[in-house]
Amino acid sequence: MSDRRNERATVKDVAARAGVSPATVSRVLTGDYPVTATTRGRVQRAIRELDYVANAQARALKGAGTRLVAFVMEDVTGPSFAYVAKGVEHQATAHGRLCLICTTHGDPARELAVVEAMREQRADAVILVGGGFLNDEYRARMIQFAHALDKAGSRLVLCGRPSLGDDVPTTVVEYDNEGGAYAVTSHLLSQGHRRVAAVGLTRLDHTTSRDRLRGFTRAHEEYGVPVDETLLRAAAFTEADGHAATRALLAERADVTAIFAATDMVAAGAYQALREAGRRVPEDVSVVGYDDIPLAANLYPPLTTVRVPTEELGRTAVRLALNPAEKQHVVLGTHVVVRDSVAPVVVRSSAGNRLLR
Amino acid sequence: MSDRRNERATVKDVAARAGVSPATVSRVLTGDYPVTATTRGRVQRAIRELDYVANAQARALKGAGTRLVAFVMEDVTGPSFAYVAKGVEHQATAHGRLCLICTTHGDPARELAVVEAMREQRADAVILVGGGFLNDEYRARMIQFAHALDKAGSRLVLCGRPSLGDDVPTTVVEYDNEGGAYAVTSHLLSQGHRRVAAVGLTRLDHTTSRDRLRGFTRAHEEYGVPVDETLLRAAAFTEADGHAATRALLAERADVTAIFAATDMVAAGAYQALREAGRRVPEDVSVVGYDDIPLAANLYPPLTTVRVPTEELGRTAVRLALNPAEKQHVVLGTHVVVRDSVAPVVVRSSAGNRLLR
DNA sequence: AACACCCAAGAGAACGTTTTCTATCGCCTA
DNA sequence: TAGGCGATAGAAAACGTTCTCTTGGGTGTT
Repeated sequence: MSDRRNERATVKDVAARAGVSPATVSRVLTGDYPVTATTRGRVQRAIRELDYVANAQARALKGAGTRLVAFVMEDVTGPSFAYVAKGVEHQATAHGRLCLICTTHGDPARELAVVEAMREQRADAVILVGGGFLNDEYRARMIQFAHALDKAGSRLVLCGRPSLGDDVPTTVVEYDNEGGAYAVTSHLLSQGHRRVAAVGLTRLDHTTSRDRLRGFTRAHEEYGVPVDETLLRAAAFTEADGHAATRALLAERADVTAIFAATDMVAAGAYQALREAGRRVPEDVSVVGYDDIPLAANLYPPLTTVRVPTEELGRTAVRLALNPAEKQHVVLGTHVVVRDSVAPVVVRSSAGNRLLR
Repeated sequence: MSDRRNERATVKDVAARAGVSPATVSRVLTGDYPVTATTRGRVQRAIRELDYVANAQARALKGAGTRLVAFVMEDVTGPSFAYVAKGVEHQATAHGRLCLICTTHGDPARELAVVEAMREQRADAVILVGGGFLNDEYRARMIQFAHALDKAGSRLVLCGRPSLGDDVPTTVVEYDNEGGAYAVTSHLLSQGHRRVAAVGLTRLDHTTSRDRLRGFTRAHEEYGVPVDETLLRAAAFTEADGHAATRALLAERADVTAIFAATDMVAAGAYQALREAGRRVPEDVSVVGYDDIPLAANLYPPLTTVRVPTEELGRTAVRLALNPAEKQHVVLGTHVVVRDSVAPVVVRSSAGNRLLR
């Protein structure tokens, strides 16, 4: 192993070696000031010889230097976060920013720590990604964060969740959560389904869950189909929960013909439960998901789901936060991706299978 | 929208308000020096009243302040990167470091830019994650990066790829790539398979591909089964390529009984091609993958694959890089995860199906 | 040939901390 | 009671840049 404790050359050293002043070295470095070709050459040679590398901290202190964009979420391994991260990272580097990544695990103490750290770092944007909670305490905390960051010159960006109110200094980039749920539920209803279960949409304290349920309900209203409360099953947004909830559902209500899974992961669990119960998708039960994560296309049968423009969400978040002139609240569209997990409903009679409607 | 251009309070402001010197404020902040309770109280009140937040850049300039760990890969959306990232992020925050994320897209220019940026930032560790290329030019570049970072006081960490040589100042955290491939291939051979295709292992210029092929070959040698070159099919590590390569394979060699996919994503593509060809998994063709990404368990049938300890890879990378006293080269273990995609080979005869061996 | 002008380079302050060095006060001990 | 010492606080330097201000010298104009 080599030394690691290495005296790094400074502008002063370079200047001494090149026989010029530190100011000239700085000017060669930034290139925003005329310097004679010969002087520039001498300086550049000295830089090369000393393997000089600028100190970003010192630069930042003077107001120049690379700025930061922070990407904050509960857990890095959420299936769609990688795509938001990709959008954030691309846009951030396009703007010459470095991209920090922080996780909170939903722990308020860590959230606070992250926000404080970002205030100290003077991050340009702090992008909170994923749905938010709906209780007052959480909301108050977020509003406080927004103001705290604003005062420190940073911008809080809500990415994938609704606004906290017009008077809160935030940038909001959400997607049409309710609309997607409406569309995909309508898709099911249009295929004749009348007993549609919703798995994982009972968490009314969470924006994602709430908005998807709203779309689910609105579609039912529009079709004049009453929502059967007993078909609303609780489940966290995980495969395991989707599996368990669907199994329980099938045991109690063998008559469901379609399942709206709150997320594609939940849908994956539902697939599993259906398989175990010997019910085919989509012949016996249709299934739809939400998010359109890569997994969706790889399930068998490929899952009909709602596409969320994750990467664009990330890109937009950075772009808006860095361009205060732009409108600071946008809603990106969602759309149904039709694959093979939905079929028209059939009703089994003693005379055999017959298409309904 | 609010102002965003905000005069931030400095230690000097806090000191003035509290009626003390800047030095005292600093001491209250860091807490490493005795300060009277009453003075401390006054300072803390001033801090609160002014909503003072320290300037991380200025701190860093003085040698104190938060340090950085950088996480560098070609593309954020690689399916296992999120887990490595999780490990890196956890360990980094455990050590009080912030975590930068950078992508290169395999572009040498961007690689260089990232390394330069990290040198300027004086990142403690620069973690290169994913397999590496085997051509001389790439290798030389990496060696140069290692030395450049070393000279700037940063540590280059190779995460998931072999060492560049003992004289190169790097930390290496790899996993037993060859051993996993050997084990899973042996698993197939032990089930009687004798015509095993390898999809995606022809890239001999890539460490991941090369090492997995080595394990594949070694298992064949051990079983006395010659490797049939025509069963080695080229494919990038993507589902699309896995799909195309498998389709071509099946068209030419209908007699394969098992497929070793270079990665789980490739296996997903293989599943698709097999389904299209009307071949069942595992009854007609057994399939194994590599990586054990979450998708693997959700494929149907669930995929037998090789578990790579991704999260631990990330954790270890940070831990070693930050503790120079530890051994700077570790190889983490891999193991086969048996699911339902492998069955004993059967040979179809005119008399019907009969178990071979 | 004299003057104004512009271009290149240097001197030095400034950024916001931390930290060393110094000073003051009160208290303990001889 | 004097001298020394520990505890607390302040003054000022330092970290490595950038940037403003200043200066010197060469060139063009009349």
